[in-house]
Amino acid sequence: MAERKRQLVSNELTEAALQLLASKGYDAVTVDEIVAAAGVSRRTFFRYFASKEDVVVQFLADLGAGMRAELAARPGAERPSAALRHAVGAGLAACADRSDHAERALRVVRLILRTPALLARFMERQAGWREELAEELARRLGLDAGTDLYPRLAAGMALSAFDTVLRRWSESEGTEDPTALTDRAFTLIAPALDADRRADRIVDVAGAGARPSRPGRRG
Amino acid sequence: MAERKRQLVSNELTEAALQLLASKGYDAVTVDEIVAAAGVSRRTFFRYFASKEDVVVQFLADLGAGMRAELAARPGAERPSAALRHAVGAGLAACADRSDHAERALRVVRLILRTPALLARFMERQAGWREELAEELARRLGLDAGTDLYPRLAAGMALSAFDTVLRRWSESEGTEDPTALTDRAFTLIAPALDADRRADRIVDVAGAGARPSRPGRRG
DNA sequence: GCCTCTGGTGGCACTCAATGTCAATGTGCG
DNA sequence: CGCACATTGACATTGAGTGCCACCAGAGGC
Repeated sequence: MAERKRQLVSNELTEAALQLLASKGYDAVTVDEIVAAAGVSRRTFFRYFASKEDVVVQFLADLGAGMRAELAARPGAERPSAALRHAVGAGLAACADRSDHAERALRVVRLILRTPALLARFMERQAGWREELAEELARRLGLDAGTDLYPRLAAGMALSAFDTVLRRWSESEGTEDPTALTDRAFTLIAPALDADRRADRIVDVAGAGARPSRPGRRG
Repeated sequence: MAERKRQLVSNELTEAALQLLASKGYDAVTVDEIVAAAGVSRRTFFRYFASKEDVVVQFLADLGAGMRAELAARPGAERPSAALRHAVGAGLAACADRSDHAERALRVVRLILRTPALLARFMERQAGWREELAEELARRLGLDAGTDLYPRLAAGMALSAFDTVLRRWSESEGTEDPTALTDRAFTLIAPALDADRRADRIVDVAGAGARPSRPGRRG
């Protein structure tokens, strides 16, 4: 029940912060205003959030864990591009569905992308996600993340897709469909994700005459 | 000659800051210590650098501009993977050669990668580079960056390679050769950078004549 | 019912980053 | 020499973030 209390205060704080920040802009709002609106003390705010930036970015916090979990849940035989596409799709869906309406999430994303300090923290978090995804990918494929460049690169490509889709979705005011955008993005990067790292990749691509006889990828 | 003075002070400040930060850690050093070591006032510091983070990150500032310039200088007929590889290679070379010895740059990179606040700013800057590279790529290929996903994705992939190489270089204590790592990384992502979008690019990769064998898929 | 232990909270004081303002200083030029 | 211009240093101020301590619940033992 203390647990419920904590969750309640956290929600109250997040609510007040997002409302104020989205309407007045990041720099124009002080922590004092937020805590006044939420009805708690300044000191309590920093017990729930490590920084003023944190209260916004944590709104998208478990996206990384969600993507990794989704990736881990995909069947091992699935091609990397398909597994990563589902993982990224799950992350974006979790983002878009956040808190009742997607319109709310859209405002938060726009706020992040337009505020340098928030963008910095967001990108830092993405870097963390990349390491997680790379680790999971290495595990899936039986690779050594410390030797092979593929896991980090593949995770980086997947997150580039994530970021690109998120930006496009934000710029389009939520008009464009994230799922469709994700599919398009992964269609573009799939050739690199699925190409066999050990051998004749050039031949693979070059051999894409009519029907590419894609050699057995990593299983 | 006021110009010379400015450059002198800037160098003095950067020198003192890098020395202190690298040895004591980011949080353990205050701006007052830096300015005391540099022999200028606290206020002057913030006339040269927008923030305490800036003095470190700006050390790698023109990497982005350099990469874009290198990309713009590559022959237009060159495959995207090759052009981007040279651009990223130029950026990494500029980074490694920074200030006399590469050992100096290595310490700065390690400091950035190990300090969350610096990493955040560095990633933010990379996001800016991505937009620049995407813009230049779109111009090169005659694409609309607002419509086609390729420019941003390709730029993202290239910067993933950049980041991966930088991390590996840092982790290996400068042992591994950045150029070799870059080549390996771009071999992995090239299939996506050079693949389809325009039918004849595949043929280009194959190195054969101009026979668009695959129907151009429009994104 | 009383005591105690515990977890969350509020208030206070403090450090430090970052910005605005203004006087002082130095440099170039007529 | 005196005037214009840029740079600097010395406050003063705001606001983020942290440590510390007193306060106030509820849970459980006596």
